[in-house]
Amino acid sequence: MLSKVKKYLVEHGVKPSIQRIAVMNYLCNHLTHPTVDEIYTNLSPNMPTLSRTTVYNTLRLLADKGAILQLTIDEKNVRYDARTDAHAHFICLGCGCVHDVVPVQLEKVTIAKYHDLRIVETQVYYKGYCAACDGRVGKSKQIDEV
Amino acid sequence: MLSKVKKYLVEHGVKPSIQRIAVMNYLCNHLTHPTVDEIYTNLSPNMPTLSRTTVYNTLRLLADKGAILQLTIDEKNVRYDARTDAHAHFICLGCGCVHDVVPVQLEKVTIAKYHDLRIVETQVYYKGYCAACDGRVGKSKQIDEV
DNA sequence: ACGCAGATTTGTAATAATTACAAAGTAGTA
DNA sequence: TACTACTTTGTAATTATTACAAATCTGCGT
Repeated sequence: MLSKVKKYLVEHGVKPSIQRIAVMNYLCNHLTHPTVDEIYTNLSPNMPTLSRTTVYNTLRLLADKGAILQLTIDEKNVRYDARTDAHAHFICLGCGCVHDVVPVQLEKVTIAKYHDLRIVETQVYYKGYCAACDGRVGKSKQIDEV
Repeated sequence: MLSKVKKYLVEHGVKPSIQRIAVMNYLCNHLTHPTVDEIYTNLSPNMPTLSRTTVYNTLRLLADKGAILQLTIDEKNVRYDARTDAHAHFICLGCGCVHDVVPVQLEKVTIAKYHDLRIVETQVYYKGYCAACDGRVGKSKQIDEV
């Protein structure tokens, strides 16, 4: 099954080294928008020689080649996503978890066209509280059922 | 004219100290989405005792109270915006400048409603190249006139 | 199989943004 | 004036990320 990942890398102009395959594979199997540290920490046991720097380098390369998305939704750490199709993200201000969400008519945003700006990428970020945290914090549920 | 700023702070539940007024005022007069460092560096000469920590504290407080927006569009630094009405942002991958843009039908995105998520804030970020950088990099202009 | 050239990985050291924290200062009030 | 609570300040610590050079690997021609 790694051959699929390998192929995916090649298709995006990335030479498929062991490390790159491992990182890409990890992202494919964990669509939880992991941070650099999460990725490194989880791969490390099975790849003792893996360097944190390599993970940084690889993620940057993959993002540059369009093989993955780089999310800056979290003020603390950059997060990465193997899903590259049009979708938005939600981050919980309570627990920090990040979820995929499909905003109503994302196309309407994506197609936006501007004067002198050449737009390469569009990100839609929602911030708030997930069900678990909303309950815990005790804040009243959103009322507007629109 | 600082009394306006003062009033604005009070309205947002922020006790208007000299430092807070200065930071808020700076943001109002510089809608260029400055970083913490920019703000500190520019206020410092006129307020020699101002501490960088105070700027950090103040910006966090103002953002928490909803008096300003915190932008995570720039992977490097958090940026701040005194404009709190619905609008999106563009960052140039060449020079790093950040512009306000009004995306087509932002309401369509903002109104989005989700299952178990209580959404508090919505951010739309565009990344690409501004006119100056696009020319300089020599990349071909976007073709799709839609 | 051998050795070379270029790319990749590694580890450490440096940089930069942000936070923790405790001391000093300030404002309002009894 | 004295007290209390809040704010500011400065330094030290923490954390994410980058720079960089040495080590390693890969593919290729011989």
